[in-house]
Amino acid sequence: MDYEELAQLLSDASSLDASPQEPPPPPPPDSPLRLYDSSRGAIARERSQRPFSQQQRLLSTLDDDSLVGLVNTFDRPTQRARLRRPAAPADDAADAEDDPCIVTSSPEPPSSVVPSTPPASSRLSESDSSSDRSRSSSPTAARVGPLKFGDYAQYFSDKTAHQHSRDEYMRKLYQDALNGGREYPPIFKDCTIYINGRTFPDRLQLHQKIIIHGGSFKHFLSGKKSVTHIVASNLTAKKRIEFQNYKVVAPAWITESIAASKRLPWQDYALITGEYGQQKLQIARPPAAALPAPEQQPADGFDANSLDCKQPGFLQSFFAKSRLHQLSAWKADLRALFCEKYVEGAHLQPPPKGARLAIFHVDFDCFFATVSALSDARYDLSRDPLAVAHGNNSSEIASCNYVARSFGVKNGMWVRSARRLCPNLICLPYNFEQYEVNSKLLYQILAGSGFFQMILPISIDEAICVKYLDGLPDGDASAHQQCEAITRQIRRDVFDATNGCTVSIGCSNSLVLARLALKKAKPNGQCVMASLEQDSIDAFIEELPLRDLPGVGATIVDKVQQHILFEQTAEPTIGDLKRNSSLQLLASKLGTKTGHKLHLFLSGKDDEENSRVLRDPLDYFARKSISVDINYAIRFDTIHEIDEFIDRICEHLTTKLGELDMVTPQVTLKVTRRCEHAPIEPAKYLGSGECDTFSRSSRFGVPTCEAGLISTEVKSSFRMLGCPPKDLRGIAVQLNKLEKVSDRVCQLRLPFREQDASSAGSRFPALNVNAFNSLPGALKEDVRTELLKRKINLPPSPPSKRSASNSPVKDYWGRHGKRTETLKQEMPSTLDEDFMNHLPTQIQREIKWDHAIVKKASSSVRNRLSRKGTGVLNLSKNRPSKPEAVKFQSLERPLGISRLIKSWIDDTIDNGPHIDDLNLFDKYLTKLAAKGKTHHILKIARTMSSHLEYHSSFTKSNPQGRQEWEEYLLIRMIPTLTASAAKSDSGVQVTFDL
DNA sequence: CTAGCGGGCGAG
DNA sequence: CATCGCTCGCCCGCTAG
Ligand SMILES: Nc1ccn([C@H]2C[C@H](O)[C@@H](COP(=O)(O)OP(=O)(O)OP(=O)(O)O)O2)c(=O)n1
Repeated sequence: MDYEELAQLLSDASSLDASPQEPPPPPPPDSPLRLYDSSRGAIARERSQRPFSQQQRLLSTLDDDSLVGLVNTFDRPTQRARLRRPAAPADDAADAEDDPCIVTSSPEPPSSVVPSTPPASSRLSESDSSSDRSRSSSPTAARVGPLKFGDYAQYFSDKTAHQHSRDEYMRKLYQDALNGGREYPPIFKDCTIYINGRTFPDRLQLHQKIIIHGGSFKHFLSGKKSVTHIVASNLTAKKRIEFQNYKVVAPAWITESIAASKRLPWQDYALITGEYGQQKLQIARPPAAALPAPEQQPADGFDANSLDCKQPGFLQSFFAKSRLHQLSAWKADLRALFCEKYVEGAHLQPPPKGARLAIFHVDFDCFFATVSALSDARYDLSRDPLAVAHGNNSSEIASCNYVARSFGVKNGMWVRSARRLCPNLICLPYNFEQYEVNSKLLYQILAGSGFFQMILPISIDEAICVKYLDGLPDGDASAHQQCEAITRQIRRDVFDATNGCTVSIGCSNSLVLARLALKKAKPNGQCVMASLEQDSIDAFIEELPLRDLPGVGATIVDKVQQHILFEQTAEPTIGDLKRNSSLQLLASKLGTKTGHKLHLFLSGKDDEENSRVLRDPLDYFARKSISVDINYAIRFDTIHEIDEFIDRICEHLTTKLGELDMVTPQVTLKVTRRCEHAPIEPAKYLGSGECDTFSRSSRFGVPTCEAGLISTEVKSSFRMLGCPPKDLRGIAVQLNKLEKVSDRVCQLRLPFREQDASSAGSRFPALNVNAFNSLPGALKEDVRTELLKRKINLPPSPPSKRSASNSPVKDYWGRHGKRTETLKQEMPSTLDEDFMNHLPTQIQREIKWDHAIVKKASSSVRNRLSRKGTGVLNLSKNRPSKPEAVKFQSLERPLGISRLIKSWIDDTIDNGPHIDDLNLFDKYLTKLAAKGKTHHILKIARTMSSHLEYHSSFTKSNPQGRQEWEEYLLIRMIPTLTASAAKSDSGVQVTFDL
């Protein structure tokens, strides 16, 4: 570019594009906004505030980059000084002497005023193949002397060269990150495009689209020949005249050409209808209308967009819009990808033991909010308070920008509450696709940089990069400088590649410290903590909130406040806890492991568990379970609908399981049920409101991946948990302890042979034929069917005609009624352990119940009851009461109560329980029943039954007390249980019709 | 004493 | 119209055996 062109450019300058706006009041000095705001907003504000001058007119013809670049030429001498020592800017170097932590935030170099493409960037990639890029950057800057403002020619020439190499880098990056390394179709080959004014998609995004599709891009109108197309959304009258001899098109020309994979005729998108005589299209929309078109829903059979959980498409449509689901799914994908690559690249070794590491914790700033904001031209990330959410009231905020945070808005808040803090909060829609694109770019940049030996995925917007520092002595200053420089380059590349998303990076020697450094660096900053002295580490973390430590959430902070710090301060710091605790104290108040972990974290050290990711990443990232949780929009009326829903969930899970080539030996059902006192419809539309949860797991004799098997087990568990269908608010199915099919030895499916029983190599104990044969007839048939399903060979069986029930117990009682005499004979006195272990938990439990109940039923109780005719308990009032029994009122679950009950029975086995205690206990049971905790009552009943059983096993005679206990169990306990089960209206399968 | 269960917690 | 409150892994206390 020559002076003449520039002169023309300057004289051609016309009006401003940006409309003047009132700047917001300056944020408080300590607000994070202060740093952040100055990154992008400052320039724009300056520009719009002052009255127009001739100079401004000139400047208005420049795009943002060029403008800022020009402004930055003032800064050239300083920049040069920095470039000579790229990793340690002068002021920082001084700090480094006593402050181990150097925080560089946005207004500071190296990002310069605007992180985007400053004229002199300092690239230092060792692995950079396009050496052109590095040559054109820092050496150029060093060569050029201090520029006077207005020394345009040199500036633009540097910039053009730099831009060109930058374009090459981006083209490659996009190919690798988003197109599997293949080239994009060169749709815009031989096009040189200039973008005028505000557009949607914005200038940066269009730039990207153009260059990756083979076009070139001009940041300024330089001479009439070189630019082939001008892209604009709308034109002022003046521009219209000025551009009349150009091909001026709407942005849709770019996007639709790309969509069509070919360059569409520009005339169809022409903004100026002049000599070409084309009909003018109404493409140019005012920015306010420039929203992405809402996606169309296919209308095939059912409403795919429906929030009706009874619809077959519900699961998919819910997942498609659930941020938390996407987050989890992305994470799983990243982990799987990591494992895949890690196995492929066998050369990748975990760091040698004791190697010094630099850990870089990289995280996009307010990821969703930033991405969503950048795809909407109306909003300014650095000035408007923004959040991403679906709705306007009880909708959760997935992410809010730092402007909103300065008002106290937080991720996860409801929009309504956030608006109380920040009335002008603007809600943006989700843009999951773009989140994914930007994430890929980030990971590609990290991987392609060649700086790191390992890149550990944390989430869609976050990664931990590990660099081995071999050969460098401890505390070596150059290591620190190197880390600073790496950090800087990554941040710049990501910003450029994503058209404006900032990442922050924390860097240190441990995972914990890197995380804390990251926290300190945010937003849009970096923090390298290279010092190894404990004193300086302590000084660094001293003042940080305890809450910032990984694994320390609200509950742990509460516990600490309550038991250790006694609420001395509202927001305890790491230093507070460190000063006031010991390893022992922490372990006793928080549990052994947690206490130990926290103790190490307080000194900035990793513990065994969190550093596992470094030592054995493959194991760390390996999938151990898979689950589906739905706690939204669950509104069912009948158990049948729930069964169908469970079927769909299991179908979904087994599909995944199949893709993973895995099988599961265990399934857990978690039921989320509306609290008794909670309103039927909660504040949040289709939300779950306040709920209790119940869970139950069952095992398969042989690991499986069959939806039918799993589904049956889950449906059965659901009935056991006894939740009335209308009160169901959430349901989760987890498949645990997954095993890779290829890892499993075929022996598990080998036909049963007698000699296998003694074979030491068999992981699977053989079926005990005697035990099997001693089962009562009906049970035996159920068990046989079960074993057959698993292709486990059986001893020969008599022909059976069993009914199609899936509850062996029910069948059993249904068929045998009260014929206790025969039952007693058929039931073995003890259950064979090996045999039991072969059975699914469901059946195991029912057998055990049977066992207990049958024995009970055949004991003296039944006889006495029938003899007496009524079940009136003969309880005296003057027996010693057991004071602990009072605790029934406060005990929430029967786990802790089991012990109590046992000791209660122990103490009263001779004389019987006190009537007051029993009444109290009754109340407790009634309460449990009211809360729908049928299974807890069941458990208590079971505990009582088996404990009485235990007593009777070594007492030949029937003491008075035990008889009373047994009567209580049969006369009051079991009716309570059946009543509770009936009330829950869910077909609990436990039948007590003795 | 250990294994396994149900439940809690934290993370993004 | 609202609204899309998931999913994983570890740890804890308790109990059965
Ligand atoms: N309760 C939450 C937490 C996070 N996210 C999503 C939105 C976030 O953008 C993304 C990343 O989470 P971060 O914890 O990293 O939070 P941000 O990126 O929003 O902010 P920060 O700058 O603090 O990292 O995950 C979410 O949907 N709901």
